Amino acid sequence: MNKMETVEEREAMSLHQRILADISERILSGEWAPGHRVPFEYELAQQYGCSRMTVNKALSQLAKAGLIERRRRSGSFVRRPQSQAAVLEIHDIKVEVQALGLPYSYALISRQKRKSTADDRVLLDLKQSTPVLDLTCLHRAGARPFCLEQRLISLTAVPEAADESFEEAAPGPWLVGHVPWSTAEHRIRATAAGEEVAAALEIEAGAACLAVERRTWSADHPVTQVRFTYPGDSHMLVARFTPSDGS
Amino acid sequence: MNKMETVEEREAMSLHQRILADISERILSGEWAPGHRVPFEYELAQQYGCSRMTVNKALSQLAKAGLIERRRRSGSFVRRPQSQAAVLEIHDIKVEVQALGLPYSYALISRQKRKSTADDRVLLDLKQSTPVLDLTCLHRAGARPFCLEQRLISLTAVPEAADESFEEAAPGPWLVGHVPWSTAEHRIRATAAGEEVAAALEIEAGAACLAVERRTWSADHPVTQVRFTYPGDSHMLVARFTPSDGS
DNA sequence: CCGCCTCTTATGTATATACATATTGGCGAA
DNA sequence: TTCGCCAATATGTATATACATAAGAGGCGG
Repeated sequence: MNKMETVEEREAMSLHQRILADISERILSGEWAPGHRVPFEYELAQQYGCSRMTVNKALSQLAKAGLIERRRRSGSFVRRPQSQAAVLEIHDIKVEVQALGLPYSYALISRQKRKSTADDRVLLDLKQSTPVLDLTCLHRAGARPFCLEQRLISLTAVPEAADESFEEAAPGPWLVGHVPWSTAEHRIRATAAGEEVAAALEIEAGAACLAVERRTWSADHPVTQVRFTYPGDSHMLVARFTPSDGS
Repeated sequence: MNKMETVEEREAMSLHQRILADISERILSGEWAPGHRVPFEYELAQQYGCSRMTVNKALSQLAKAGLIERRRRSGSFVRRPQSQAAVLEIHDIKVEVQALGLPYSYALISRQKRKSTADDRVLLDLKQSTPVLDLTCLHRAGARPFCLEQRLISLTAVPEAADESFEEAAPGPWLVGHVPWSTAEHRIRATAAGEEVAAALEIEAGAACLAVERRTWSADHPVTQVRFTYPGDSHMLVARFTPSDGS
């Protein structure tokens, strides 16, 4: 959406960035079609009046971003647009609500400590039966329910969670501060609100809801599984992606 | 999910990769908490017995991946886990259906060429009234409707599209092959099926559906806007993210 | 005590150089 | 003709070096 317009801007950029921008632009504009061979490193070095190392770093970065493919002995080639990927940011709900200019409030609906059931083990990716904490919470924007949170926390991975009441603080931010996470998996789908969910969200049973489920692992151990249910059209996930942003 | 287990694997890695893996691991394991100062470049260089350049490249990469923050004169610091971002891959529908082991079929429901209306201009991010192509298509998995595609294509950006009937080939793959794209924006939400959508998808009006909208630009010019509607629970978007994969 | 200047320090960027490594194309022997 | 080996080539990785730049630390004068 933003391009280098003025000569000044281009001159202000480092050579590295300039090479990167030039080449991405040619690829994205279609001037260099998929399959086209990008000039060799030494050619570009000559062209830009810089060393091969500088060009190498820029091209390596483009390769990492997926715009080009590098083949030893043959050169670098423009790749065809890959499987469309988008960076989806999932924010803290409090921040999300406040960004809408609405007052945020949080309430704990239920809290239960128990040995994991068979269902729990599937959701949390557990192998044995271990203690878990089962929480249900409601996030409000102003007076209206904004999102229902149904969460399981593995007490094996996070024993400190057993001592937290979660009556004041939402488990999400608390966990982020207490457990480093290494992998997260998201599932996003539409569901019809069940009786309980509908009651909590103050909508009609059967209404369309957006469900976002997240599972988190830390160093190969399952930490938590959570399902956020947003009522109907009220919520939307937005993702924006520019391949050259790989920079 | 996968870690370097054996000494052999570590030895096989380049120094660059090894430094990267070592530091990410310490951060992700929590050994270096948010706010912790990573050793200075020259210290790490000494520690690994390599030059500062090599360390510099590794640290720069970690900074780009968002794991650390670099401050001149002060050093590099571990950042707190950021807004959780996930790489969401949106595949070709044909591939998606076939991955489920179901026969895929495609049908064009309507095709209309017209001057863009006010609505079209909002959807497509157009400034003036220009010709657009309005398509509605149905993707089937076996006998059942899988996904309804409602698409606008800017004929200013893609004049060749006017000559395509889109009766055999779906517009998505065709566009990918004909237009390089530079930016895409996705919106994902749950909606209740309207009359027309319900009829096309052979579901009841008001049923919960997952709607994925995508807008695509090429070099600042809007190319296409598309809305995919998936019936109810039948579909799910999955995203997986490991921060150290920023490498 | 505050504001300004300078010095120090750690990172940012770029260079020339060297050697490793994968791949292609050609040459020669079976 | 085909297989196998070698040499040429483009990229991959690392080094030592140099200078730029931003920002904190400390000193100095008003």
